[in-house]
Amino acid sequence: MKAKSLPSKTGLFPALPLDQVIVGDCIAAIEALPPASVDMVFADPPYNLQLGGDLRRPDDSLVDAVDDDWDKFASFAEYDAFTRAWLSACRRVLKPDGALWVIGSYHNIFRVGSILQDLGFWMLNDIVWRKANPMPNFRGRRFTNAHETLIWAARGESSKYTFHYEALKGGNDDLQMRSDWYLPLCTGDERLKDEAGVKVHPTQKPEALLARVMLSASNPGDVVLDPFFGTGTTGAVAKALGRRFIGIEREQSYARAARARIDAVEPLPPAAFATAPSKRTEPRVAFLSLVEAGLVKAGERVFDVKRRHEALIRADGTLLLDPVVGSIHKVGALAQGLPACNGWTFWHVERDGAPVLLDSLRGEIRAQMAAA
Amino acid sequence: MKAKSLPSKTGLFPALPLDQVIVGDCIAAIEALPPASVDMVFADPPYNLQLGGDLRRPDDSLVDAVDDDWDKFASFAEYDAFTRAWLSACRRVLKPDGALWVIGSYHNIFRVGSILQDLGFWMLNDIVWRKANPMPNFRGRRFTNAHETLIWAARGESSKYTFHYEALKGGNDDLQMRSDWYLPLCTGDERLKDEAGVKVHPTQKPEALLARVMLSASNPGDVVLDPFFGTGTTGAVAKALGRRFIGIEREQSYARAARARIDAVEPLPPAAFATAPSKRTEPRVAFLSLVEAGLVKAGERVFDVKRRHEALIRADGTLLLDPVVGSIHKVGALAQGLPACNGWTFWHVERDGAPVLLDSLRGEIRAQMAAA
DNA sequence: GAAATTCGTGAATCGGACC
DNA sequence: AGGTCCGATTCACGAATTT
Repeated sequence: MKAKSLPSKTGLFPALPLDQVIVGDCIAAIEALPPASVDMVFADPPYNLQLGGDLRRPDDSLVDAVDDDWDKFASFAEYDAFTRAWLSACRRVLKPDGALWVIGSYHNIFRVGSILQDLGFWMLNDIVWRKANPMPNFRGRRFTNAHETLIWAARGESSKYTFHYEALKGGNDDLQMRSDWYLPLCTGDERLKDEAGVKVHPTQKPEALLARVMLSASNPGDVVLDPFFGTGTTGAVAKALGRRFIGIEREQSYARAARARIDAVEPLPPAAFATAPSKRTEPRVAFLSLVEAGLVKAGERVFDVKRRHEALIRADGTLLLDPVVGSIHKVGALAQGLPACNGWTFWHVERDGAPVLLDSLRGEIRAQMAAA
Repeated sequence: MKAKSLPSKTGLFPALPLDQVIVGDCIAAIEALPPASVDMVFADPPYNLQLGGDLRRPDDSLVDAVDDDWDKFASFAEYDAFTRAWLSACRRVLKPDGALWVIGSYHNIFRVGSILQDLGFWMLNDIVWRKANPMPNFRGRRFTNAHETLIWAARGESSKYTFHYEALKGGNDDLQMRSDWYLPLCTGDERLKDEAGVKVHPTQKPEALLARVMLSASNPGDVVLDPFFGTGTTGAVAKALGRRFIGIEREQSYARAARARIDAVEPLPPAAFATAPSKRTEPRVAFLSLVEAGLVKAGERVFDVKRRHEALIRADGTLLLDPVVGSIHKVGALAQGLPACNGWTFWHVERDGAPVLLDSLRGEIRAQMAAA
């Protein structure tokens, strides 16, 4: 990695430590940087998860939770003070036309978003990272927590921020890029592991996510500051895409792993690194979607091709075959006394006096989704 | 529509105005309700949009933006004070095990989320409503704003909130429902229009969204309060799904439209929305009952699916795995060296040469109980 | 060697009835 | 209010292992 520093103009601040990882407290480190010197901030701050006891999977294995010291805060007030401090520091070093990205979950993102508005940042979008493979909800007590939220905000209301509209559109089948992004978690070879095969950092982000951020909202040569550098995904992607980075990380071990990782990155010609395409599998359709779309009605009856079996459609997308309630598949299997059944190709509804297979109604929903 | 009021117990508050639309300021109206009287709140508050000038499409037509007086706030502080007031009022009237849903966009949802955390609400999920057909970003200066965010929060950390996990899973191809929901906007016949064909309300929400909320997190007969009733989507869906509602709306014209709309709603047949029995709600059966009913015999042997472990049934409904005596769960856990075990789904008995799970024998007992 | 099966794991605020 | 114990609960993907 080529380390380079820009000369300081005033002498009050040291030169800009480009393409380097600074080990230390992020607030102090940012305050040591000259004002208006950075084009973009990408921040992945602690989420303040507030976990209770252990969580076990149905197979009784233990979930490896984020219980690191750096994610412990005594109260919302303490977390807010911390958030205000690093966001203020970032705002000072941002150029007038610069912008900030921050990622979080429902535990912290509302605090971060409010404070950033209070500080004068101008919100441009909130972006939803839809996870292709999220961890399930093992106890069945909530919806699967299948996304995280990013906020994209300009330094101020009048900032002339960077946005590569045409590039994003071209990488998205000539459709405008939406605010919901579907990307897999960071796994496999991309996930940093130590000699023992243990993950180096509990929350390493996928490079595709950072790449989409930088490609859409920064220019080659831009300086990207990451105050919570971790194992350096921001640095690795910045180097690959011809951006400069400044990384700040409190933990020596993370910083060391980040440096080694970034050294191994081979820069790409930006044209070669198009926006990561989202996986093109046929979208799964919930039977509930057919109810919601009005293609079938709650209270209506479904039946098999020989009209030997019949069931009632319920408003929640289950079927009732008295007294059993279950999915189209489960109830189809039950009706036939079989261990399994594909409800899409078993059940029909009546349309204009003729039976119509659920599967063909599913096709209509898929056509709508493809058009969107 | 049948309007009904529950009698007030104390006389301090008037009776609960069920299935009615109250015209007036929402905070005053909520404060007139008795405490701990409502099962769920659904709120679609003003978004504080902060639009600048007019917005025009590429063909120079004017976008009909939200510029109503009710969405005007002088500052974040004023919006926060308003938000704190209505959220506090809602929290007072929520039952201890009640929950609140609120929907918003990046303009306001971070303020709302922070404040509800500050007030003691306990966040359960943030839900992303992915719009099938969002309005494009005409200027091409940002990502298409293709989603809105809902927050689902219990009244407090220890609230025993309602969640119909199995129903949602059944309507979703037997997979857990995720936190990202894909639904179309409210358009077509569902969108209320006046005689001139102009939409009555600028932000009418789709009924499918409300239906999914109520089906997942309320029970038939529950009371749902909507402090920003608008044209009454909450009321229409509540009536269809056998819930009760209390609507509060400031604008007489919206309230009038809502009443007419709800009057025209035909409730679904109860079987289409009745809460399906889940394992958690089914009556508890003692293993001793199986012995007493003769479904298993004292002295008979139970074994696991791979016949690696075996134990003896005792007349008192315990198992003997020499030298230990204990419940089917304890002995199952002990046999496997695990901290816990569900004996119902672990142990089998032999019937006609084939292994039969205790859980299926329990099903027979339950069927007998239901028939009796 | 190819295909099928098993195993490991990811930012998680993940009971409740009864005594 | 606190302790005890019943018994309900997982999806996608990649890697490793077996057939």
